[in-house]
Amino acid sequence: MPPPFELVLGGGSLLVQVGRELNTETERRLAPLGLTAQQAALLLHAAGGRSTPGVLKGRLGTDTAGMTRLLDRLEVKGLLRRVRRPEDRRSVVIELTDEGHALVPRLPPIFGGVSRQVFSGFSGEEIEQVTGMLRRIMANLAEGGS
Amino acid sequence: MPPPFELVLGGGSLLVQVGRELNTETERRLAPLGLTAQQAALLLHAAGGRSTPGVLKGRLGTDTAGMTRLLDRLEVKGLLRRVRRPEDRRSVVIELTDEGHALVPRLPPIFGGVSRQVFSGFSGEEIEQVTGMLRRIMANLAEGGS
DNA sequence: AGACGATAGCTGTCGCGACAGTAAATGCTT
DNA sequence: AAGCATTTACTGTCGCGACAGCTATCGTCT
Repeated sequence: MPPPFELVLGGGSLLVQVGRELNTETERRLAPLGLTAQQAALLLHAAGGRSTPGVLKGRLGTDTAGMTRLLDRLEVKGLLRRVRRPEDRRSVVIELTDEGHALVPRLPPIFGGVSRQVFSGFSGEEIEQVTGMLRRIMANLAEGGS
Repeated sequence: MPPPFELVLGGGSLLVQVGRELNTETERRLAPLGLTAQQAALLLHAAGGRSTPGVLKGRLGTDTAGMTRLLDRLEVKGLLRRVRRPEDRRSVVIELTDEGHALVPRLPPIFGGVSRQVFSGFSGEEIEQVTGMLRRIMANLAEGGS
């Protein structure tokens, strides 16, 4: 099979670049709120309550180091609190402050707007196609082969 | 139309995550050479000769700030040289050193290997489909609308 | 009970992206 | 020819990802 080469050329990779552009566009829209994309995503995921860094790190696709520092920044901003838990003192529960909760309802419209922009001109069927293929690529990457 | 929401949820975005994973996998394979994905891509693009930071930054999808520092790191490693140009003393030409050139032939097999992994199980037609859709998304992002 | 491995979270380091601001050289315009 | 906008590259700052350690706590196992 012919190696479809340019798609993967390091930073030149279309996939990598699209991912970065999407992130940047999201951050431009979030800028008025003083949030980055990761920060906004964390607030959304943690709004339900009872989340821990360990759980959140999976959802945001980062590692424990990244989570720690993401939580640091949001805690400094006064948007959340880390509550040590008596039953297991290794672990921590994330609780949004009132200011944190106040931001949450403003996020879905922003993410929705980005979504509309990204898929402008796509049919519902096409959206499902890309999504499916991206999942397959993700699985291929997770498996590690050659 | 229903907002296809989760695809775009900040760092949780499938697209963003796939891009990051792809980059990471590439870097794992490049690690034995002591190169990052961006560094390898730059070497490949600059190997032809007569490239300037301004041209390269477009190909790598970064900005002038990122380019300057990427070149700094590669220059420190002794893989390239910045040559100021007499006809236009603002501008600079990038020349690979012998060590830089020595690495170049080893890069295509690595990028090819990543490519094979990423598209494992994809037909040629499917690869064209994703590529086309990614280009459309890229264009949507470039246009800025809402 | 005491040792030992596993788990949860934290710190250090490096490379990178985005944004903003700077300096030098060039070219254009009047 | 003098002034001014543009271009090219560089620097500062911040947030983030990945990798490699580290500590404290917990559970288990003998």
